[in-house]
Order: sequence, then structure tokens, then C-alpha cells
Amino acid sequence: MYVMAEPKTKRGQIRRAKILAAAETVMGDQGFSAASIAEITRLADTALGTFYVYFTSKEQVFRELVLEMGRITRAIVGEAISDAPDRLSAERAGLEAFLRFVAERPQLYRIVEEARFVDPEAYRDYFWHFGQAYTLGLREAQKRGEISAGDPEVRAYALMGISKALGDRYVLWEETPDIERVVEEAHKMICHGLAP
Amino acid sequence: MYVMAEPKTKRGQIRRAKILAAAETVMGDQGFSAASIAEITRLADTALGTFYVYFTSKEQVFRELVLEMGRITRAIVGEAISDAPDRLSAERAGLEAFLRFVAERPQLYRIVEEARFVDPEAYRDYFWHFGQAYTLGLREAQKRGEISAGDPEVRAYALMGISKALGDRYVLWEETPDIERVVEEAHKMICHGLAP
DNA sequence: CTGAAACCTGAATCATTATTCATGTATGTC
DNA sequence: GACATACATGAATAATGATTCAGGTTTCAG
Repeated sequence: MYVMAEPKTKRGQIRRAKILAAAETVMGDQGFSAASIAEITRLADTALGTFYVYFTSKEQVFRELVLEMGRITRAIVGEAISDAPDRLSAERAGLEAFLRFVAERPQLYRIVEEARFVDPEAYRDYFWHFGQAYTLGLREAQKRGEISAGDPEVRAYALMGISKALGDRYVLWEETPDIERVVEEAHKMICHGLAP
Repeated sequence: MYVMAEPKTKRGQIRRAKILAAAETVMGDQGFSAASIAEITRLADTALGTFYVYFTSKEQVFRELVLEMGRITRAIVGEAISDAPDRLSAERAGLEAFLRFVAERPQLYRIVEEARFVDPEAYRDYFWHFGQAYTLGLREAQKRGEISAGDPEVRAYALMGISKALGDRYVLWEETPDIERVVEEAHKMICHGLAP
């Protein structure tokens, strides 16, 4: 997928950023196919044709948004777990940070999920990257004896799945999410499992 | 959403079923928007217009497929766990059955996930229904002392999330999935958690 | 100041497809 | 075997919206 060169002037950079932000809003709210370039440029106070000065296609802005979401999510979760004293605390902090992020920017979250259909490669890359880092974190925690033995990659994906499902059910589907409570309950299960 | 009456004659029932099956294939392979009615009817050896004898719109066949998927998944998982001796065994059997189902009918799985965007109500109903049953099963297992105490609904969604994530990573993204191994590893974590 | 590069414009193009419809053909009942 | 109902057809309709383009305007280095 061909990508345009960076804008050379200040004005150009601002314009491009405005269009990208508008695309986030419109695509996040309405989904990829319902989002029209016309509406994106309208929201960005820009002429329709200007869109194609900065992006080669509708698909390309979308991909850009998915990449941005990857960077943001990793930054937010990474930050949240960075000063946890041990891995179990890190799991709790990471889950909580993720759920709060979903609550604050549901559009970005939606875009990543839609990427599964619009741009499967970007979607896969997103989780692959995240999964790699997650796996590594668990493997090292295991070496340090902070968690029990077990395949770190399977665990990483299982834990990502928990976050996503709880985000859907308790953040997106709920008027007033009680994130604290959900994190608490989930964390108990993550630490000790279901066995009596 | 208006739904057509059932076909009255044998011929009609067969034709309708043929179109529905073709829709499953085409929509499952290409996704909702890339799937064209023309291709669906071509695959069903049927004239284009005949589609509208049986379905009111493209959206409506899609919904029909989502509902069908709901019935099938519940049947398959329900069957798998029905003769488990206790809840922890049931969790293992259910996870394994789900992963095998994803491996066998990836198109249907894809359709449900796409419903999140194409028909959010159907998507929500699907998980709501499943979540209700799952929660109930966990609550009763807890009463019987087969699992430890904890919010059964949060646990239900967490467990569904695990299944979905492992389905993505180890079934859809893998040439030759080793379902047995993944189930084994995940089940250890589900039973005992990460705590050392 | 000035010219070239960069940026901006929005009407026109172009392609795609869901849906309709007017006109047949089959089915089953009497 | 005739009639009504149900089913089948595919060309025509109609709407949509992504992308292009031919010509302006702004920026900024020299």
C-alpha cells in the first residue's frame, strides 16, 4: 500500500492531522463502510479533494488509525504496569488501564476490532506485536518465580482475551461501568483460577 | 426487520436453503460488504431476483446466519459439557469443543464476529444469551462447591474471552492447530491461575 | 520580491450493487 | 386439466460514494 510523503510545510502537517482526527471520529462512530470521505472532510473543515492530498485511499487512513491505536495502547498499558512491584500486580494494573482506555476512547477500540475485516494484516500485526511483548513479560516473571509454570504465550493470549471480553461487556455495554469491581473479580480469577 | 413467510412448497424450501447456504459461504469468505447478492445467487444456481423472493434484504440473510450460528454453538458446547462429571471438566470440554468448531467452520465464526458491526443487536443478543447460560452454570457449580467463590458473570465473560482469543490465535492463525495442547495449557490456568 | 513547489478546491467521473418489477413457469388442489 | 397460488427470472432502476482532475491559492527559500 503506497503511502504519501510527509507534508513539507507546517500548514500541511496541521491539515493532515485534522483529517486524521476527523477520520478517527467518523470511522469510530459509524464504522468503516458507513464512514464517507465527504463527512470526514466536512468535519475537518476541508475540501473533499484535499483528502487525497494526504491519503491514497480510504483504506489507508484506516490503517493509519489502527497503527496509532497500537502505539497508544502499548504506551498506556506499558506505563500502567511499569511501576508494579510484581507480575500479579502488573496484571491487575494492565487490565485496569486497558478498561479505562476503552471507556475513554471507544471509537479507537472499535476501529481495531473492525480492522479484523477491513485490514486483516494490520489487525494481526497489532495482536502479534502485543502478544510478543506480553509473552516475554510472563516468561520473565516465571523465571523470577512470580508466577507458576505454564506456557507463557497461551497465557498471554488468554489474558488478552479476558481484557477484550470484559471491555465489551462491562465498558461498552454498560451505561456506568464499575471498572474497579470488575477488575477486582477478574484479578482474583486470574491469580487463583476456579478450583475450590 | 420484516421477515418473509416460510416457503409453502418443497421446491421453495429447497431453494431457500440453497441460497442461505451460499450466503454462508460467500459472506463467510469475503465478509459482508464484499459479498454480493449476485455471487450468492450464482453459487446457488439461482436467478438474482429469486433472492428477494425469500429474503427482504442483504442484512436479513446475514442476521439469519448469525442466529443459526448461535443455535449451533450452543448445541455443540452444550452437548460437549453435558456429560462432564464436574464443572472444571465441563470447562475443559467446552473450550475444546469450541475450538474444534472454529477449526471446522471458520466462516460461521467470522460471520458472528462481523455481526458486531453489521448487526450489533444480533451480536449482543448472541453473547447475552450465551453469557446468561454460562453464568447460570457457574453459579450452580459454585453452590455445589465445585468451584471457588466469585462473581459468576464476570467469570463467564472472562472465560468466553479466553475461548475467543485462543480461537483466533491458535486456530485461525495457525496452519495446523494443536488444539489439545492449547486446551491443556489454558485449562491449567483456568483451574489454578497464575499465582505461584 | 519572486518563482517554484506545495497545498487546496469541489464539481465531474466512474464503478459498483442492492433492489424492483413486469413477465413468465411450476405446483398442487378441485 | 384447469385454476389459483407460489415460485422464478434477469434486465432495468436508482442511489451511493470513492476517486480524479484541471485549475486556483499559499508558502517559503533564495
